[in-house]
Amino acid sequence: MGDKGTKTKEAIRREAYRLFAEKGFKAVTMTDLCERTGLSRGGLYRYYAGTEEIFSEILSEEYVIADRIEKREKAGVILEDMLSAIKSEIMDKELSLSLAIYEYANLGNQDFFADINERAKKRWIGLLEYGIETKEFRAVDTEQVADLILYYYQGLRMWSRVISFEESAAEHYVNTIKQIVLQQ
Amino acid sequence: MGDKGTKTKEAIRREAYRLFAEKGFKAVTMTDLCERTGLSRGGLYRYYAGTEEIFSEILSEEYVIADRIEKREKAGVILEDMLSAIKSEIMDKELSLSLAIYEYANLGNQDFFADINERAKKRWIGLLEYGIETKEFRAVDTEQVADLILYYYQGLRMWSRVISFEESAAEHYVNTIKQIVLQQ
DNA sequence: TTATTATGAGACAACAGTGTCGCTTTTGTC
DNA sequence: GACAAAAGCGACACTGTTGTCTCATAATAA
Repeated sequence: MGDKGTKTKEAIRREAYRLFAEKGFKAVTMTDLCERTGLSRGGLYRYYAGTEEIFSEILSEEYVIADRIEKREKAGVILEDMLSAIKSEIMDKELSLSLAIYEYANLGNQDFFADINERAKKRWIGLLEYGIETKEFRAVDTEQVADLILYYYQGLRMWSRVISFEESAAEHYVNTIKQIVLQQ
Repeated sequence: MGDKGTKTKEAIRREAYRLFAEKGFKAVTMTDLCERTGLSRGGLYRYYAGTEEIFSEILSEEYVIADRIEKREKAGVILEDMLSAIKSEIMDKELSLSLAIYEYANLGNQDFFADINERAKKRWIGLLEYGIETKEFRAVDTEQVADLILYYYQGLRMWSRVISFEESAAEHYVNTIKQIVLQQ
């Protein structure tokens, strides 16, 4: 594939991302994508064999996970960073793939997400343990708190498509976690 | 519609419920329903004009909400009841419409769910205020805790389709809320 | 029993979406 | 400029789904 081809492929993924974010997985058709990209069927199919292929490629771009916790920093600082990143994710509802992801998972791709989830959980547990060790955090049940952080986030993410959030929902999320974790 | 018709209609809804729970909203076709119910197209269309109609009827059956809090009981008792009900809901993943609901909402029916959510939130806030008043609960930020209870639940519900939960996830949910709300 | 209404079957046309194929145009290289 | 490879077009056949319509059968009331 030449230079032009690579750019076209990127453009396809970009448009596809927006479509999936907007409509979910099942509702997006190759024909939709043709319209959005301005390509013909023949042109589009030259790059991707179908929506599943595109979506799975978008996912692997999306989930390049940094598993390792940088232990040179203080746990409290890392927590702040992660929470503020999460907060802005919650607020920009434009680009959330959440609905598409659940549909896609329900089509028989559970394992991928079970894995993602598992790793995210481990990462949080690691951070919590580290913070407890350095006495920055309270001696909470790390698994329990990790569950809270992850699933509460997922719920928020889903509902942000249904309800137009006030900023407060994201605030509440961050506050709840801080209040549970941090020493007062 | 005669007696037989009423029964058939119920049977259709029952099968449809299972299909929606299993496959989400978009993935269910009238043809699927024909197979499941054993009815022909003509027979099925005599009762329902399409999947949207069936789904919206199922929803209105599902969400008959009891908004009122029974103030004669202690808040702590009500909380226990509600949490244990939620816990069993989380565990029986068979019958969860969650995925279908998000798809359906995304098709332009946000308002219905925004309303449901609003009322559920009010109900929780009411309960929390009552408990705080009677000194059974700590003086938490009621809106913040209501958000936690609702969205954390939604997240769990969604992921229960992706991950086969150990009971612990539901336990963590209940424990987190109790620890935040109840006086130690 | 007979007439009437409710229930159900299955054929049908229309449509939306798919994936492919042969052809044209564009791009880049010698 | 000539040529090959890459990129793109749009028609096509096919499949799955929809909603309707006519006819058959079952239930029920006179």
